[in-house]
Amino acid sequence: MIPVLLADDETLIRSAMATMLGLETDIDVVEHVGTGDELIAAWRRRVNAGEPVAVAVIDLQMPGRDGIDTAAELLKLTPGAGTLIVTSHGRPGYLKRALAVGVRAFLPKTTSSVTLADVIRIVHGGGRYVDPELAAEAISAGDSVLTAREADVLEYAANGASVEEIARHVYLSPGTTRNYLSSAIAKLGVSNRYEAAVKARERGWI
Amino acid sequence: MIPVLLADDETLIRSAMATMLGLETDIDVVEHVGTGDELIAAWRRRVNAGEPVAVAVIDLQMPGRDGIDTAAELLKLTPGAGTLIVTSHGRPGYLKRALAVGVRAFLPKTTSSVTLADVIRIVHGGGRYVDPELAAEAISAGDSVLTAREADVLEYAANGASVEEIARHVYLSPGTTRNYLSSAIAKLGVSNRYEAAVKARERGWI
DNA sequence: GTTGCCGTATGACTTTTGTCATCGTCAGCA
DNA sequence: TGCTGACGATGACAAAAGTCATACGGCAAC
Repeated sequence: MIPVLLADDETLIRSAMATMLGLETDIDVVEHVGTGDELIAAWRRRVNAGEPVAVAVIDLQMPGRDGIDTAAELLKLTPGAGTLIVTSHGRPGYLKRALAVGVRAFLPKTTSSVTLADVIRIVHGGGRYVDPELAAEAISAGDSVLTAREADVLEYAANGASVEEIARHVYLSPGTTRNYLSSAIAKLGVSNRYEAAVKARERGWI
Repeated sequence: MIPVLLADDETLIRSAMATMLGLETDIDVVEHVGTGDELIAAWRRRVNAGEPVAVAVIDLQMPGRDGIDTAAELLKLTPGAGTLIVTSHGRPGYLKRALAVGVRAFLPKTTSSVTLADVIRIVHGGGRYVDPELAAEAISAGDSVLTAREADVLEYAANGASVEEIARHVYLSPGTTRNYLSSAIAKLGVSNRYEAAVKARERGWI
């Protein structure tokens, strides 16, 4: 039996997934929780109790600590832990971030339940799996053309902040902030920062 | 047995929900599909075959035809049909739109599976159900303070369009467009159109 | 060890936004 | 009948955003 932990804030989906995975003969959903913090607590508790969990299935979007953060924390606790991220929003940037922290599998929620069970088995066996379509997208989106600072300022610009506000947040002079915004706009081939923010977000660069 | 149809583009969730609802003794998930169009086709087919479906559980966010649109179509086919919308994004505007077209229940995906089954029974019995928290939000958000035109221009502004572009889209002079933007900004108590668009969208006004 | 890029900053300049006053038409309503 | 408010437009002005040239220190690559 593969002991599995489940984290998803959407109760409906979480318990539905638990029910469904419970039908697999070799998978045992030992617990399911609604936040990243709860997942970490449960994982730690089970490790301490001498009955460690093999695979954590984590939703990407959760209130508070997000899925990738949560996975990173688990991997700090237990290097090489089996972590699997599922998500509704298959943006390339997320995939990249997830792989960077050591997540072993990344699936959109549009995959079938058969695949999910299979991937849990792969992860349990020490393997990795990335949804092929997402992988293709991530590769075609390419690396960010934005510098770190440009991405920083764009992040704040996305919510409609003024130059002054952005400048305060990132501890820059307003003039410098405007330069970064300007160069991000030029690099992305758009005509204002809001379009730039939208485009950068699509590509997973902010 | 209550015959139920399920529509959700996220296969994982859809089949998980189907599995779970299948465990209820009085609920029978006769079919589950991934788009609004498929749902309508399935509904129509079953009506014609003389074995109509009692309740359609529809995800709000689907590619192509969205959940509310789909429900509206079903209700045109079968006035009084039992329709139930589930969603990840519990925005008041959606709830309002859904109730306006005649949807009988509206649930966030954070509700428990027990509640879902119960609500299916309520809808089957001819009743209505709205998640209390969502209802409270919808009431507190109140009606839109924006005029039709203000909402129009804000819609385009949200994607980062310039005044000229917006003006072209809505067939207005640039000056008039700016006036509408300005008054929307004032009404929403923010300082630029992007913030205004964000706020209006939160409230479900655009 | 020079070249090039990033990060940071300033100043000057143009364009775009946002605000306001004012005007006219038209529909609904007291 | 006259008031009100939405719709549409113009012009003027102020503020914000975007562009460009320029400068200097640091750091990595060649």
